[in-house]
Amino acid sequence: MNDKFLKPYNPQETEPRIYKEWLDSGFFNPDNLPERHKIPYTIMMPPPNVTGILHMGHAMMLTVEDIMIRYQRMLGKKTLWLPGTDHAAIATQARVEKDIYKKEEKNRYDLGREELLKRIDKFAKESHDTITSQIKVLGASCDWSREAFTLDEKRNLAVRTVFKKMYDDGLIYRGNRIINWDPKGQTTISDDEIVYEEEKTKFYYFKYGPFVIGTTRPETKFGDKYVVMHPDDKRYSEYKHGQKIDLEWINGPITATVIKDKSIDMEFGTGVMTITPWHSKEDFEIGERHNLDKEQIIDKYGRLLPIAGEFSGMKIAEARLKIIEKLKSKGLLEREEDYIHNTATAERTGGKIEPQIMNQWFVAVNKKFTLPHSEINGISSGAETTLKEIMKNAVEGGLVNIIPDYFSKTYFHWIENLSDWCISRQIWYGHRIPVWYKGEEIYCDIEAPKDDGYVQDEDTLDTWFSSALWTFSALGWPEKTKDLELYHPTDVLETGYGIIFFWVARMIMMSGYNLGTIPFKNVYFHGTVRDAKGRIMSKSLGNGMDPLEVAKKFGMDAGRMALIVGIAPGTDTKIAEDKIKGYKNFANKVWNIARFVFSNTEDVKYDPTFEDYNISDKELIDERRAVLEDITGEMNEYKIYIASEKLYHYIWHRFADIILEESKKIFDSGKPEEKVSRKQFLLKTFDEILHALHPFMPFLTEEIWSEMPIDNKKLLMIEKWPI
RNA sequence: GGGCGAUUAGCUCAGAUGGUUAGAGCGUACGAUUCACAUUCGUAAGGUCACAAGUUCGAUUCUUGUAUCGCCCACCA
Repeated sequence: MNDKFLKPYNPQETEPRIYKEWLDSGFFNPDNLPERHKIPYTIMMPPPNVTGILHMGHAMMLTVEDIMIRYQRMLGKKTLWLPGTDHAAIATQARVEKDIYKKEEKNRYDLGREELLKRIDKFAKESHDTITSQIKVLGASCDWSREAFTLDEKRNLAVRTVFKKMYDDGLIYRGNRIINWDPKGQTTISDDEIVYEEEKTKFYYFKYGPFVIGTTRPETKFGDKYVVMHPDDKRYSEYKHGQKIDLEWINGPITATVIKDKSIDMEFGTGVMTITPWHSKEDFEIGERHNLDKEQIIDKYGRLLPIAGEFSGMKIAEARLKIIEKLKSKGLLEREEDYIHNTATAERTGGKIEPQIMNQWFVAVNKKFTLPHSEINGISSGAETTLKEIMKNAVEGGLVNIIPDYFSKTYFHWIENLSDWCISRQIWYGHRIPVWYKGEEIYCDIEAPKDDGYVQDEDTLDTWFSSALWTFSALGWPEKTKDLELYHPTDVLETGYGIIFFWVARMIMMSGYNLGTIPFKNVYFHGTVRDAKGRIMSKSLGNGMDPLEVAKKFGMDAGRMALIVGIAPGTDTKIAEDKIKGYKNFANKVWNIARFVFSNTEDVKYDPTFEDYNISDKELIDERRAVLEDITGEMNEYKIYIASEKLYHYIWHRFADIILEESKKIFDSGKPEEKVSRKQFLLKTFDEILHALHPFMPFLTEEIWSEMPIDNKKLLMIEKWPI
């Protein structure tokens, strides 16, 4: 027995050494796996954003995926786990801009596009290096030779190719539509990037000719020359649709037009409202229905335009108070009430969203097009379909299996309410839109036009556009690569349920559209990792836990176990140091089992094919097989949270507590045959335990197994799973 | 406002396609031990499985409703 077993297990020394052995072996790359590994099994790593460092949520994700991959590798699959990072356009740019402003008090316009991009690239590179080294500490057995970045050249080609194809199919279009404008970030954002915050404000009632209208936003009311009510509202039946009414308003007399529209809620306020189609989605839609004029009131910096007369140039907050004052002095303010409502803010910058009508690029989700090749249920090759239908059918037909199942309900609910996706962003870091203009002419192609005089669109694409291509772009598409043929569709997408819409749905959409296939067969949602008090870990709370610290203090194997045992998919979990410490003790327990087994079996030669067991050992073998079969079943159903717990229990409370204790008596006073039988049994059982435990605690098991008295052995990571 | 989920031992959570004593980890109490164990082992206490009604021979598990909590979505001016 190696003397190192006389000391407690030392993960800090072991883990980096073992990771290097794995890397040197080349077995993370499926091309280098032995002959028996034939059937492909693929996981694309959800690329972490290059905005900083990994947190415990990433650690959980990587652990779950590593367990799946290691398990499948041991089963004999040709396993590819492809790592990468995400440029995360708006998040990264916002982060770097903030840093620059703090240090130099300069904004992006002071620096200019080129200089800002240079600085972001540098930051992204550093962040990437930190992240990849963290992934290695976690023990991730991913194929570094295939690493990809969502903003590298190959991925950029994929993005341009898709854009061009969708443009030609009429699925990407440019239009003046109402979008979410973030005055702080100076960009549009998609509906999904909005977070609602509760706001206490005032609800004002103003006299508007013969009506009383309610509003929370007096500063938008300058252009309001339409007064809208429900056609069935008896209180206002004397007013006819299209009727003109002269009335006194903020800056003098105006002529208002009566509009009857069924979208009006008769119960709310006075049942009458004026509309501002340029700055409200609902008003915009009413305006579209009745073909009404639209006027811009607020500019993109949140200041009032000349239409506001004496209030022109003022910021919203300032103007609001002054306008109320004026209306009050004119006797037009009837009353005001306290009001609580949700206000839209930008997820990344916290800016207050100001709806605006702008010329932007959109993906049409309800537009029909012909899908030349389809493997998706309910859509035949060459049939007409829509992007929405692709998303719906892929899951409805059971091609994409969502774990846990109840998230498919959330998914369908979202799809039903889905509208076109605004993909253009007025930021500089990201994939530039492959469209060029010359006068009125618009040119869209993969490459820039050769003729002079074309100017490229200034905007970049929503970061999720490139993420949506990830399963196939990272395998080399649009090139027809061997990898693409072999590894797509992938087997599992493992990610947080928080990005089901942002990412999961859009991957299904893009894979369906571009390849006619699903991007993955299973979606496994992990929950959110929270602190011991159930709070989300965040920088501002200072309650974050650094995976590197965990590795240093307890060993990563212990950290991994703490992140998966007993944690059902889709369920949030609280993690405290006590739990990790428990699995550190477990690692040491396994280490000591090794010490006991090895030191008590030195006088026999381990024979894995030994069969001459006595009756009681045979019974134990049956039991062992039953346990391992049970665990295998759970693993095949992606129930790693149960499999790991059962294994833990068998190792500690069955094998160590009962079987080893009993063995002491046998070694002390048993018959010679009994001793041999038991020694072979212990070696064989421990051997299988190390195999089964390997996906969960890879470092520890690899280290111990290297001391197993077996001839010509390689690495545990490519050994056969015991069942 | 719409949707989804949760409510099981002091704490954190599993679980049962309905059927004898409902589980784990941590914690607690008592005892043993340095004989593989930066310890570990044994024993014990502790639960009308949120509440109510229904289906059933039988429900904590299925159905409906109620309450509380959480999450997601949403244009009520």
